[in-house]
Parts: sequence; structure tokens; C-alpha cells
Amino acid sequence: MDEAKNSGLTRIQRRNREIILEGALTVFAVNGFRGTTIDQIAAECGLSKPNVLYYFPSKDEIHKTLLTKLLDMWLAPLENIEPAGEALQEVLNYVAAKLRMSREYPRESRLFAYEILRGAPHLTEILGGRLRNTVDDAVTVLRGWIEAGKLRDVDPHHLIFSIWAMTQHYADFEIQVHAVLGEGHDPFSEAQIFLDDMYRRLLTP
Amino acid sequence: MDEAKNSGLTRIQRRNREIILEGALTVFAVNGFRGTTIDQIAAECGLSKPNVLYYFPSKDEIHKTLLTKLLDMWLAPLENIEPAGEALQEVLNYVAAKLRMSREYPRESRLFAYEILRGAPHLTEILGGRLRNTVDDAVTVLRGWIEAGKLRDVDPHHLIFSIWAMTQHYADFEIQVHAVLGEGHDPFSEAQIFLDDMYRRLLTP
DNA sequence: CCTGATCCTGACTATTTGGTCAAGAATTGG
DNA sequence: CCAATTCTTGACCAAATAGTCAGGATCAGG
Repeated sequence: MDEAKNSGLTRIQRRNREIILEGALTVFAVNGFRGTTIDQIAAECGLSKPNVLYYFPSKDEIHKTLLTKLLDMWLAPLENIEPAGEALQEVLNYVAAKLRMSREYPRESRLFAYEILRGAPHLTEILGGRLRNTVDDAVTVLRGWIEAGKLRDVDPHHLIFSIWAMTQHYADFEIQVHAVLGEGHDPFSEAQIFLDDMYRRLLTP
Repeated sequence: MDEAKNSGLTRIQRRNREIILEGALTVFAVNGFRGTTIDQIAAECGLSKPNVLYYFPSKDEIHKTLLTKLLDMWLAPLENIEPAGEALQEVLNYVAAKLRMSREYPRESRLFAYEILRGAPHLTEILGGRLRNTVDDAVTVLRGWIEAGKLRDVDPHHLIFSIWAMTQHYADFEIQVHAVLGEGHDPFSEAQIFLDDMYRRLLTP
């Protein structure tokens, strides 16, 4: 693996930092930053509070580490859109990938949702920097497809917002979705069908 | 005066409870429940902390009062869908109404978003009760329209989820939207155009 | 103007919580 | 094996915070 990258850390340090981040993600995703205590994180990890603070200097640092660590994963599907690919299918793949991530990584989705809701104090420069650039790139690709007549003419920015909103909704508001649907539903499978239909309909020229 | 008799509250009580709820909404919408202190609410209202607690027994009670007080407003557009109306136009009107609410009442949108995110401890019975019933009614109406051939065949539950997700996104994730779009945009106007087109396209038989 | 009810607040308590620290336990390298 | 380093934790501190309370200020009705 990348020993060089982690060369400054012992095996125990790497293992325990990982355990802490994993437990903290679980707790932050449920309670948000302010609603989470270091004691809760420690309990979730099976470590003592001072021990958690031996590996991270503060609660803030754990949170910031998690956000930056997970940002790549979260943005990857958007960056993987292939300009040379078949336009409609590329978009539908992106929707599917994003929905799959909401299903498989709901904690990450909520972590980001909480952070944006509270004004993104740990992400301000990223929002206007890397995120914006990534979106701009995707928008350029989408515009190219539209001008080439491969997609219907829609506002690319709002197309992206709509995909984010719709896919993340199923992770972030899962409790509401479940309460409304009741038992006997698989929200994500149903959503996949609905969204595929919707974006196909919207974007087919 | 008779006003006191009508409400059980004095004029001062009604005025100050109103001031407190107004200020608390502002603070809760930014910081969430756990991130908000009574001191912050008091400062926002220009009252002393003990005075705030003279009108409400606890922070919890202020929060619960706000949620129940605002629920009607939040659900009204869905209840106003007119089964006798013109199907597509009724849905488009609902989308527009919901988007307008996100623009005009972003604090309310965020209040609910925070509450759902943290598992809706103050809304559990409402989610599975009144909300679910309201949605069920709307679903029945939508199904009727679909069977009558007035709307394309889509899953009505997920249609409603999509409308919620898309419209509330612009209030709840406003910071992200703004960071990505940059200056010189009116996100809500653009969204209105995008969503009108999208749902028209999706639902026209 | 008087009186009782309502309103308001400084000062307080109890609890929670982020974070520290000294000292003991475990691990590692030679 | 030993000694140095790393790891772990009980006990602790200081700040923040929800909530209390006695008593003074204000107001409404007579």
C-alpha cells in the first residue's frame, strides 16, 4: 500500500485513527457536529475519551479530517463523466452512480448535508474552489452535448443540482421517505426506475 | 380586554412569545437544535435569557412549538391540490408553490431539514400519521389522473419526493448553490424555469 | 393612587463537555 | 533480556450551558 504516505505513523496509529474516523462518521451522521460529543465517539469506537484525543487533537480536527477524506469519494462520479461517451447514457450513469452512493454511503451523505446546512464552515474554500471547478467542467461537457444536439436544451447547472437533490434526498431524509412509504418498499430501487425514466424523458432531444 | 380571554394570554405574553419564536426560528435554522443556545435566542430577540424562559419552559418546548406551528404552512400546498383541476397544471402549480415557499421561507425549510436529518424526534408521530395521510390522499389523486390518461404513468410517491427534494434543495443547500453558480444568478427564477420544463416533460402523456 | 398580578433580571446551581496531564501499561528495537 | 518509545486512562480542570429563584420593576383594574 502507500507506506510512504503514512510513513510517519505506526501500525497502531493507523489502525486507531481509522477506527476513530469510522466511529465518528457514524455518530456525526446521526447527530451532526454540535450534537456529537467526544464521549459518544469514544463509546462508538470502544476507546476511552483521552485515547481518542491522543490520536486527534480535537473534535473539530476529526470532523475536518472526515470531510476532506470523503470529499474525493463524493465527487468522483461527477469527475468520471466521460466527454467522449454517449451523452444520455453518461448522464443516466451518473444519476445511477449517485443514487448507489446514497444507498451504500448514507452516512457520508448526511455528513455533507449537515455541513452544508450549517453554512459549511469547514468547506467554504472547497465549495467555491474545487467543487465549483468540477461542476464547471461538467457543465462545459453538458453544454457541448446540448449544442451537438445530443441532449435537450436544459440549464446544465440546474440539471446537476436536480441530480444531487434527488439522489441525496433518499439518504438524508430516509426517515421521512420510510414513514411515508411504509413497509414493503425498496425506496432506492423504485427511485432508480423513477429517475431513469425522468432524466431520459427530460434529456432525450 | 377580551383578547386575553380569547387566547388565555395577555397582550405582552402574546407579543413576546411571538418575538421569541421569530428569533428562535432564525437561530435554529442556522445552527440546528443542538447548535443553538438559549443565550443566542435571547440575544436575537433582545430579551434576557431568564425572560425567554419565563415565556417558554425550555429550549425543547420552543423548538417543538415552532415545528408544530409551521407544519400547517409547510403542508398546505400539497393539501391544496385540486382533484377537479387540470392535472398537469395542478402539479406544476404545486411545484411552483413549493419553490416559492423555499424562497420566501428558507428558515422554515431548514428547520424541517435539520429535524428530519437528526431522526425527527419531535415529528415521529406526525411523519407516520398526518404527513403520510396527506401524501396518501395526493397519491390517490395522482393515480386517478394517471388512470384517466391525463398524466404519464410515473410512481406518484416518488414524484412527490422529487418535488420536495428539488424545491427544498434551493433553501437547504443555498450556500452550495450560491458557491457553484457564483454571482449574477437568481437561482430560484432559473429553477422555476428548469422545473417547469422538467415536470411538464415528465408528465405530459 | 393603591394593590395585586404580571413581567423582568442578576446572581446562582448543576450538568455537560472539550480538553489536559501525570503516571502506569504495552510495545518495539537492540 | 533491558530501555526507550509509544500507548492508555483515571482523575481532573475550565468553559459553556440549561434551567432556577428571590426580589425588584411595571402594569392593569379599581
